Amino acid sequence: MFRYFPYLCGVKSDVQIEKISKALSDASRIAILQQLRTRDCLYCQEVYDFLDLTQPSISHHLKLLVDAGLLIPIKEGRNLKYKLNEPVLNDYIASLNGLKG
Amino acid sequence: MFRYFPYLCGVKSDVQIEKISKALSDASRIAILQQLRTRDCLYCQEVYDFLDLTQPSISHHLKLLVDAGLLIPIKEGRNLKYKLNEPVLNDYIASLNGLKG
DNA sequence: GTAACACATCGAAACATTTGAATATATAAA
DNA sequence: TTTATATATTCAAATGTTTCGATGTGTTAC
Repeated sequence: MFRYFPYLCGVKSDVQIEKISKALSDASRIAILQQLRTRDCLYCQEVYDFLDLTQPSISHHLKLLVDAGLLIPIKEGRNLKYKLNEPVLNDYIASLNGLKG
Repeated sequence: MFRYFPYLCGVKSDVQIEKISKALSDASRIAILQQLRTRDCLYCQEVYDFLDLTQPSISHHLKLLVDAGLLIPIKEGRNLKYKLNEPVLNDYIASLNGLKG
């Protein structure tokens, strides 16, 4: 599909690649995603345990991941948990595969 | 393999993901890679045609892509051409797939 | 209600990235 | 060997990102 509409690929797709790449270009945020590799969901609180950052910083990183679409936030009372948004990650991977012509 | 050595995965791999993601997190650099989607190699000179940037800026972006391992520079006399480094892109894609647990 | 907890937002400092003018280097052409 | 061309490097300005203290908002517990 990308093959036949390279102009579309070069517009919508680039924005996605850029935004998601930016979300992935930080060690703390990758660490968050790594945690979700073995767990189905991750509580905001738990992130404090493995990231040596203050609460506002962690909130900031989680926001970037959510804004990029990589994480789905789920509110549970006054807590917040996150799930990996696999379709978005898959789309990103597909876009990267599209770079291979 | 990542499954059984998550600590390794969380060290070497993260650095790669971070560096390559950073290289991919800019519209100009994605545009460069997009050009290579339909062409086997791309001359440095040609980048001036589709990027509205000065020569030093383009040189800077190409350097980041080469440093990340995504582009292979090939010197031809006083010209320079670039090829996509598919194995590196594939490794990056594999790391991302590894995030899916 | 009010106190405690979880998370978000604001504002500012520190740091990193992007950009281009000026200049340097390296190669080819004359 | 001088001259022109292609790319790299340096430096500084502009911009963007990361971080944290302080504070705000929303939710549960008492």
